[in-house]
Amino acid sequence: MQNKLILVVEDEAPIREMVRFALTRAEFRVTEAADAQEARLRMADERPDLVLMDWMMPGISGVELTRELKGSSSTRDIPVIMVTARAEEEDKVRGLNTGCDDYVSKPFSFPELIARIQAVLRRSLPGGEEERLQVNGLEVDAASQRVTARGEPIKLGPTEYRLLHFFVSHPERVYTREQVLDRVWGQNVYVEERTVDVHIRRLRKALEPFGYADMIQTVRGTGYRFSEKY
Amino acid sequence: MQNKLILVVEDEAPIREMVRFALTRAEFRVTEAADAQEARLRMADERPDLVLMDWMMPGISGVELTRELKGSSSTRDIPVIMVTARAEEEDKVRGLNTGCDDYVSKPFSFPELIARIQAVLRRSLPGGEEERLQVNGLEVDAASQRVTARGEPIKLGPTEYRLLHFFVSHPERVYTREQVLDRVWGQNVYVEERTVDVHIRRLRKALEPFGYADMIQTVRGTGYRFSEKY
DNA sequence: AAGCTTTGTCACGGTTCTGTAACAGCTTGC
DNA sequence: GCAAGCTGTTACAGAACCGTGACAAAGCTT
Repeated sequence: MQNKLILVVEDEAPIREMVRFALTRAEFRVTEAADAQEARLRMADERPDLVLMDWMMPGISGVELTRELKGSSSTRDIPVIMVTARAEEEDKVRGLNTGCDDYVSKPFSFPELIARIQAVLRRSLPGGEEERLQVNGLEVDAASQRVTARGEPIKLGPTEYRLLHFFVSHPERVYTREQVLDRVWGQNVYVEERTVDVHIRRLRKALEPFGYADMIQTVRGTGYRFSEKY
Repeated sequence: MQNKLILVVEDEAPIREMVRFALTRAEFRVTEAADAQEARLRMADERPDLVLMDWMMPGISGVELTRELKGSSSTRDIPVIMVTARAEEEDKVRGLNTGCDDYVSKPFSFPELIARIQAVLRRSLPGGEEERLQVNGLEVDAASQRVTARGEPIKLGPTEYRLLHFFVSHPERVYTREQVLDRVWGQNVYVEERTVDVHIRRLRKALEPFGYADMIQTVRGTGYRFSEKY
């Protein structure tokens, strides 16, 4: 396998240099961006496997840029590690609803940085390949992000699509609202648990005309389950 | 849901104490091991939900032990967080292939430790042990939280489900009402002992149409027992 | 800029669940 | 056979839980 490409978003050149040096020595390929604008270009152009994002940047901050990346379906799956100024600030940043995958506090040691990158890459590996899931005539095509019922297209909002995609790929298993939020909304996103209910409702409503609403089952006291046996 | 059990593997007693204190205050249950040998015992005996592993230990190191745990199918799914000291960080990189799920560097802040533990627990839950108990055609599937009798689904309330799950996983043994309350309701819950009777009744009623009611047996003067021989 | 879509939150109401009390029925020991 | 002690069973009120519609803010399209 080819070595992973890491995009380093950091406004201070000396730090970029050091990070590049450390990452290169750990056998990563590195690309750099000094601001949000350049970062967007590199994202679209080179599609890195991971983004190392400094959260303190002039102009658009790393927090905002991360939220932007996690909001776009084309870049949502690329993991982001946020680099924060101090350990104490980490808690603050955590509350900012970025959807980033991990944090590293400055000053960090390079071994720790490398270790975290490896860990994040390892757990985000399984996803990524385009797939085509089909259950009982209900088809979810990841490539085109489309859902069809026996050929007929079903119109879904982005969140409902991801929710359905998650459920279809994890059938016959109960998930709590918290777990659903983690897997569908992202790991560091904080929304009310009951929001899941509302999106479940919207998804059911969209599936209902085709008779698939019952596949999303409520497990009272726990959460929800997707089942093909209905 | 019952509080998570965390195994702290650490050879220095004072540090163990501090960590225990912090974890307990964060409402985790804690068990400890001073070396690899003891850790193996605790793993087998108590099946913790997460292991906090010190990297520097006399004898078998944390890295080796982690590799051992991740190599065994019975313990593979239990997440491991590695604790390293600053001075040892060079070695951290080499420890990457152990497969541990996250890292924390000493000296660490307790809020950070707690945050990382919670993050790891959250994302490792869905892949937890998938349990499928089966007795005489009565099947209890923990993953989907479903009970079936020779394929036919049985509708149970949350408490009845937990009660049945408990009994099915501990057959041929009498439990007093107090013990049942402890294991099924939780340790710090006070309800009348007779409440158990009522739920036993409800469970029996739900199982009765399928002929499984008699598996839950009354042991007069003591409590109840689940038996497959009926 | 207006209009439509999406999203998160809230509040209300209906349904299900739960613990307790009360009474009936059964067992046991005398 | 009888009383005392246990357990089965039912009813019920309060609590917990979930579905649902409405709404405002934000985003996107035209």
